[in-house]
Amino acid sequence: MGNVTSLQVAERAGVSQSAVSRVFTPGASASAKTVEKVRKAAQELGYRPNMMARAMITGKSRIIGLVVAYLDNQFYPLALERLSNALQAQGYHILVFTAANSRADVEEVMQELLDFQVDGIITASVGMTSDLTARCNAAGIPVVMFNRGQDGAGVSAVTSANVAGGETVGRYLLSCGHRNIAHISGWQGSSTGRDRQQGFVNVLTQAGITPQIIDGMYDRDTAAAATRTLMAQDAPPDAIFVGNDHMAFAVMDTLRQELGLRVPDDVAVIGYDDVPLAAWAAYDLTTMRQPVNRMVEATVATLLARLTDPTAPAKRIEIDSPLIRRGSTKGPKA
Amino acid sequence: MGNVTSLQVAERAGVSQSAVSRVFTPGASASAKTVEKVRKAAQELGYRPNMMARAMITGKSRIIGLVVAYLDNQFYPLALERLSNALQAQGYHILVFTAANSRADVEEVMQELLDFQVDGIITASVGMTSDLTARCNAAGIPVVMFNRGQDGAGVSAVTSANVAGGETVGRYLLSCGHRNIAHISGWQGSSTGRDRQQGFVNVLTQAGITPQIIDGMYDRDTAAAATRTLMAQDAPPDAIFVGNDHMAFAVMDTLRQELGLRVPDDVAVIGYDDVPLAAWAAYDLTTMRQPVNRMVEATVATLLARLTDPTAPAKRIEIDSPLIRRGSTKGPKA
DNA sequence: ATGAAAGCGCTAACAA
DNA sequence: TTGTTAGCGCTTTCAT
Repeated sequence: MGNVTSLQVAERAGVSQSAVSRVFTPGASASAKTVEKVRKAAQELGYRPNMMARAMITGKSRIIGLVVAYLDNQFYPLALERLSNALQAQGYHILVFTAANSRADVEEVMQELLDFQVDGIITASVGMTSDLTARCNAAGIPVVMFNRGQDGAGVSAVTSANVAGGETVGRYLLSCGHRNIAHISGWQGSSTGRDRQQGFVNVLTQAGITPQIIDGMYDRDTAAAATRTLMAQDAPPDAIFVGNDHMAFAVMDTLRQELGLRVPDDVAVIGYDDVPLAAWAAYDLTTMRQPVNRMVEATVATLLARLTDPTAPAKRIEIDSPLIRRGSTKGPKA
Repeated sequence: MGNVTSLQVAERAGVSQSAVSRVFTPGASASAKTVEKVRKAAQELGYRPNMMARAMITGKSRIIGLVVAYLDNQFYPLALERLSNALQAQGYHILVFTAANSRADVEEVMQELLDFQVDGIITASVGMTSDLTARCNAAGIPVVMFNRGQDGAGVSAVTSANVAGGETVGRYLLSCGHRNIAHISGWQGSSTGRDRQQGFVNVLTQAGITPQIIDGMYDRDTAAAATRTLMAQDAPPDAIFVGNDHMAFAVMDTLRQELGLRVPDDVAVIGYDDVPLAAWAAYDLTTMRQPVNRMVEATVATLLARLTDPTAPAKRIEIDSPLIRRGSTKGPKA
């Protein structure tokens, strides 16, 4: 059991080895009689086709490589879970690679991924160099970036509409009456961080306001430090737009427990992602929702499309994100 | 690039195909001259050995299957990340399978895992049936259960010392002066849930106290409902031991925001796991720390040991867990 | 140390 | 529909 070959099944069933193969190959033809005999013999022997051998011939491993940087931001485990489920439903599985977000690290990991003959690659929160893109394209392996955009073509990317999202946040904060607004931005080395900031600044600039900006690097400690810096000023902001929820929680912790300020009375806070924790009573965070389910669907669909038809062009998909009004800002709640 | 074979490298280097194989096979011998020539040719062609082909021959895929139920409890993504890193350092990679914690689901997933010829399996927060254990053993594939114990032998299991942990919690709560204590337990279908409860009840019983117990099923909503039930009584508890942090956060949310009670002044709360969020100011949760790093190390070590030497016996490892005193209980802080 | 040859378990022409 | 025959890209005897 466990190491039964198709040949053994063939002998027991009294058919050829290829007959066995056909019975287990979707879309191959065999007579009802043969199928019956083979299934029976396979059952008795506990036979299951060897995926590795199949993969070597067909060139399809049914494995998708997932490159992910950090799992401490709740958004990514969630995405991973959904991604895994969606892919599993299609008969694919996820080989997980963790990589710090440095070029060298990503490069090495991608190479390993190619070694494993993965059918496709999803990168979550990780940037691609154009060299890497070229390598994957040359190898004929479709890549979809999840929650990161890319300027140069050749890679598919699924994000939410981050520029528009930043604009929404800007307009909302203005509508709440805030004029002294700060932004603890997402990492400026990431497209998401830059886009959100850009949309936000656009709107404020048009209102004649120049927000103070500090790069929070998607890091709790950095965001906490930024909060201290911001609030230690002569005219501290009365609203802070934080580049993602993960940092926003740190900002709220710092504001409330360390500085003794009230949210939203003294300072309003707004995040980005709408991870489950944002809805929990302890934070009740107003935030831009990134619809994980829809982003996952789009990611899987894009990947499968290119798997089915390798000539399908790389796509760039943006999912709209709604503002979720909660208790960390003063406006009307949703 | 990407589909270069060892034969092409051999031709370019002017050596045999097996020479190329030797150069890329750890522990094979080749002259410095050959190595030099082969490496050069491989470099120029962008050759990398095909892991699938190698796997088929050696019978070793260098892939470890990870079965995980839910990723919304912060403890598991963290474990996944560490596990992935540790395994990656040893040249192994993780194929992730998500499975609801039902027997049928786990069964199916395990079978798929075997199809992929994984070298070993780690199950996180998932139970094993003895039938499944037998199947994996028959296939010669070592299984290590992470954060779940198993009575019958044949599988390795790494947990923290949950019975002792429950006892520690019991003693601590008593030492804080609590006498009316409730327990929202971990799922009683899991060994961890049962063990923690058992240790806890042992200690309280010896002190002549019978705690009220409700199964929280490791679920936020269930835990919140349990909290309401508990506090709606005539003599509500002044301390609640919750089966894991994930539920404890829901308990605190319910207590503070919904019921308007203060923690720990009105009710003390203590959790289990010490996920990062437990240390954040918003919760500041007293909890039993499950040392993820040490548990991961033990898991990887156990797995590798059985991979190296298949005759190595299945091991049951318990890691001690310390009590982390924070603000959700009244005693002295750590 | 190296090359030739034999497979690993399977799928995919090709005949029959 | 079925069996026969080649391989997929590699590791591993076995000679040399």
